[in-house]
Amino acid sequence: MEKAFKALASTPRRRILNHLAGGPMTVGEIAANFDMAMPSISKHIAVLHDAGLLHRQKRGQEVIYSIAADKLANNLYAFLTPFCPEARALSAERKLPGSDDLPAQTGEDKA
Amino acid sequence: MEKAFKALASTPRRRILNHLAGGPMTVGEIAANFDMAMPSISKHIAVLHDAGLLHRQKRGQEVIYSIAADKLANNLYAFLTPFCPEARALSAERKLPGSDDLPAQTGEDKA
DNA sequence: TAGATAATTTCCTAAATAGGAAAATATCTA
DNA sequence: TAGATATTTTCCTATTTAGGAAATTATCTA
Repeated sequence: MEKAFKALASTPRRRILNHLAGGPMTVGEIAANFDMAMPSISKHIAVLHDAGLLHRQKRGQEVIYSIAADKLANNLYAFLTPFCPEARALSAERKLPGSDDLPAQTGEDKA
Repeated sequence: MEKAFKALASTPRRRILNHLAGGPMTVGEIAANFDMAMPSISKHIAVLHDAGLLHRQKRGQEVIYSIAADKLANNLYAFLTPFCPEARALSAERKLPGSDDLPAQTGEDKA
């Protein structure tokens, strides 16, 4: 949770997440949307991944990232629950986009 | 939104919000829950207030803060919407605790 | 009016963060 | 194997942030 909120406290990182809402992308594809050097983007991505907000999948020499929407939503809903109870219901069962765009998580995060 | 996420990226500040979930409190009451000097707490509160996440009401020499749950929830739901569509519905009409605990917002934030 | 109390502001230092350039790692392909 | 390409890591500097002590402001009360 601490890591997730720290990760979200950056405009470029939130923009990366927004780009990934369109589906999984390589680091290069993500970086193409920014006016920032690739190493900087790579480090932002690392922060998001370290917070558990991104899935990583390696294909050849490229690395494909996709959003861990469930983790993202669960963190925010859990945090919101004390302030607006209707968030609690959502913390439970949810159907999210992004999680299904990859070939059914078979441990890509370690590759 | 930028300010809100920056404000939330701090454990002491999220703890302050959690304390305020119990209802409006003075700075001193909030500070009593922390092992941190009052000026530091005061500054954290200022960050939250500047982000629009807290309402301020002055009564005598005390300053009473309460949570702006609608602003908090709206920010997070708006951010979440691209990733989990069900958040969109919540961005609209909502009944939140905290907003009603004060004598019906008559401009206390400027006082 | 002279303290006492509540909160904020100012000033300072230590630590964290962002970003780039250059180097390092992997992997692909001729 | 020798490049070429994709990504990450290392190293550096500039900026931001956190927190405390002391000073300041505002308000209460004897």
